[in-house]
Amino acid sequence: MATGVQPGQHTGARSTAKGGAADPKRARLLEAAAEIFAERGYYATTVRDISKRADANIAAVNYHFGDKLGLYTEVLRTNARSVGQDTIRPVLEQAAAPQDVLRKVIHALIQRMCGSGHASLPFRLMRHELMRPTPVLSQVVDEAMRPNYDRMRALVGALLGLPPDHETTRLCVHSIMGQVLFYPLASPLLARLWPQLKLTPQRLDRIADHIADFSVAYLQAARVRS
Amino acid sequence: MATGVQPGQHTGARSTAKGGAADPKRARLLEAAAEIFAERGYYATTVRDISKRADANIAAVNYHFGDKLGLYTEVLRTNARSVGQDTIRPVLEQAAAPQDVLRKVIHALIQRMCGSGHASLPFRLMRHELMRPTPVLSQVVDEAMRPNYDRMRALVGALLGLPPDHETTRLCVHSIMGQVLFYPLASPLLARLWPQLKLTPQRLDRIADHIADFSVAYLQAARVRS
Amino acid sequence: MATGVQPGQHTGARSTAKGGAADPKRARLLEAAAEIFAERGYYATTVRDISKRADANIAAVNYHFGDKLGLYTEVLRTNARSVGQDTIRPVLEQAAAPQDVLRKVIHALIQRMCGSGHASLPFRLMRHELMRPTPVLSQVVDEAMRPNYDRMRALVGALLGLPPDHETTRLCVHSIMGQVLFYPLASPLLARLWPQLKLTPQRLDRIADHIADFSVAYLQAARVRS
Amino acid sequence: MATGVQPGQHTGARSTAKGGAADPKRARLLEAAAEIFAERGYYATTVRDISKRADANIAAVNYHFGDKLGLYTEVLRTNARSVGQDTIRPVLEQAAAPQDVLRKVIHALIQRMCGSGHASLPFRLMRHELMRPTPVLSQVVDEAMRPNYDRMRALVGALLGLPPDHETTRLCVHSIMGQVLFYPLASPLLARLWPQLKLTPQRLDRIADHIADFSVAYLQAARVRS
DNA sequence: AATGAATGAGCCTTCATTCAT
DNA sequence: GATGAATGAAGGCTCATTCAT
Repeated sequence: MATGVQPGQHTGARSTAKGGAADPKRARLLEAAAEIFAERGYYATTVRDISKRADANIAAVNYHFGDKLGLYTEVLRTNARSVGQDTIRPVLEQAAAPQDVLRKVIHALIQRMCGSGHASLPFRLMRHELMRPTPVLSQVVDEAMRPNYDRMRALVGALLGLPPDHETTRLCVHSIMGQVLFYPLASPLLARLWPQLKLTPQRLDRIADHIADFSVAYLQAARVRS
Repeated sequence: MATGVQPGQHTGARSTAKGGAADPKRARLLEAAAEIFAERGYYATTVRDISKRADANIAAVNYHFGDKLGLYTEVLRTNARSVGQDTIRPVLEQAAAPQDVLRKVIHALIQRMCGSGHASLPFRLMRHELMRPTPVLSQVVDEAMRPNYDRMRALVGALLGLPPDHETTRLCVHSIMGQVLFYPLASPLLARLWPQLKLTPQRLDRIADHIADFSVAYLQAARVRS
Repeated sequence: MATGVQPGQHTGARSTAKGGAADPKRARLLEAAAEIFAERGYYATTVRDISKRADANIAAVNYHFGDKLGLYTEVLRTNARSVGQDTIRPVLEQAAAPQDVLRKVIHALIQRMCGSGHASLPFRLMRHELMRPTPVLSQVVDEAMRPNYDRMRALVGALLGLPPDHETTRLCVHSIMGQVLFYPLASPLLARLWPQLKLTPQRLDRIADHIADFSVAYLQAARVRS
Repeated sequence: MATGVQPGQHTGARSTAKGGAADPKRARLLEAAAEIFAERGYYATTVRDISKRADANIAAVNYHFGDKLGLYTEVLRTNARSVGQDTIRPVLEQAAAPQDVLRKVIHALIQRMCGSGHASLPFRLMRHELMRPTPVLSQVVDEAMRPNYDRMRALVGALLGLPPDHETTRLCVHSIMGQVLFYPLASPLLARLWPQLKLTPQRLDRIADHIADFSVAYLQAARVRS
């Protein structure tokens, strides 16, 4: 945010001021910024490139969002909310057998992360954030990620017959998430270690099923034992 | 690398010239560079900061390593070799029951990656490389990673009763690697989602055992079926 | 020119915006650049020195002209046009006896090149260009020099009674141009070999007349023979 | 010369110290420096490139010649003496009819300046000096150029029937020199304005003959008149 | 509400030079 | 006598930001 700039203190509240499609420049900036931030991350992105892609003046970013970090904050929070609440949460909250829910959430995550050739925009943003966190990460974790982490623990705990905050429950959630994250995160490695692999939708379904099978094998065995 | 610079092609063979602390500037540069590259990645690191931390002139990097990329190449390859050849490979090549080898390699990976409380320096270097690969990545994959990937496939294939290049073998290797990588990769998330977690050696052993148990559950069940 | 920079594509059409002294920084940069480029040539000139002389920030060059080469291009083309199209071409195209035209163009060239006591700014720019051509030279030759070279050949051809592209016609044009160019080109030598020489306007007229006499002697003799 | 460096105060006097082919490194440096200085001029040449081409250490130039300018001075003076005294002077001093001497010196100059594809090494050095004089130029003019300039004036004066320091004599010398210098100095222009031109030895002879004819036409006519 | 112009700090690299051996 | 190591200054350029309108 740097020094407190007078005009850059807008919030979403102003977006209804002039009726409907007001402030198209601001919207275009957000859209352009999301794409470039997703591609290169916060630090490697320049406001010049954003302005150019949005067909806006170089000073527009500072005018509308105060500074680069202000723009990034808006982009990241919007996108994180979108994926956390609109995509993952409904799957986790559907009424179905826990095992089916688990399988469906794995499919959803894999498709959302690696679908259509490359990871979805919100996921790419988060992937960068994971690598080199900005001051915005904590906010985003609280708003968009912890709720789903808790839901996952509840789900896996139900399958295990253990409470959601039991250490084993957590470790199992991590085992599942780690398997899923491996594909988008290690893709530059996979491209070199297994060049034949093409992440078609069918292949992604096959991968998701494998992860589900792999995980359920333990969850079932552990439940029996306990 | 840019234009081939005359000097900067040292191999360290000369390190006995003056008795002990020969070529300290070069070594200090490598050390400082490793730390800063690990923290910020190649692109966000400046040679000024490296020089400053090594207490060297800014032109020293150019003199000893040609340019920034030359220095980075040396740092990354050294670290990758250290992990891949010195730490992991001996574990994978020891004569023991496959299941024991698997468990031991998981322990070794976890300890090497998170040993000192947070992601280890070589791993943090690779994490940045995964996010935004440099021209050095391919080299490092060939030298330090593919051999161990192949050994892992052989090991897991033996446990599954499947050939090393069977799709299921590969997916299982990825499932294991994904679980391991989750902890260093998602550490900024974990720090926020499970703040109580302290990665003590004991805890890391517990985690490694969990990953081994989690994985063996599937590998055994799959073998019986086939 | 490097990457296409958004700004820096001004054409000066806007110079009436504020009444008179609009865009003074850009104009001052051009002026300062012309002088320093003329003195030291493209390669030995630094943008820092230009900025300093223009009392502008060092980034101003980049903003207004993209990069050093963009600024140089504008300087060189402007000056070349000024000489080639505004000064020499009208003389070559006037309706008069060929011999008179020849004498007048020699006078015009000498005055334009050495008028102010030493080699003129546009000529000094071209002198450096001759020594170590930049990518701009070809452009300038095509725009500002070839047309006049062709007109000279037509003129001399008419005097010789030979076609414009006859070898002898060309060699005669070169003989005339060489005599003219000698004074600005070899001025560092002349200053030492003939220190008494002061290039006053009268002296320049005397020199120009000599060159015309010297040249016409051959042209006339050759015409009779052919 | 910069600051007075102790070891760099060698002169040619030392070259006989150790017998015959002593100090080969120094000689190699001189040779390499001559080539690179001739190609790029003093300012654009780097001591690194010289050291590299001479297969010498980067500090060798400073050791042997004090600094870059010391090396350049030695190179330039040696070469200027060579061309002035060994090539041009004998032609100008031969016993023959003045007109024949003039023609021969024109041929010699043209061949030496443009022969074998590009100008001879000493001429290329001088050409750079002409464009952007260094502090060495005055020395070189006195030692190697003024004597021949004086001989040329004597020669042309004899043809004109005028004293050597008559203004017309000087202007005629300049007219001749200008025609000759045109080809090496304006070659980047010629390459664009007359691309078919190839400076073969035959073509150079043709050009030299033209320059001689062109000049003699005036010299003879002027003599008759006076 | 919005922008073209301008800024200062910082980037990587290369320069001629000097130091310690 | 000669060299590898090291240095400080400067090179062109790009950055996010701010100013004046």
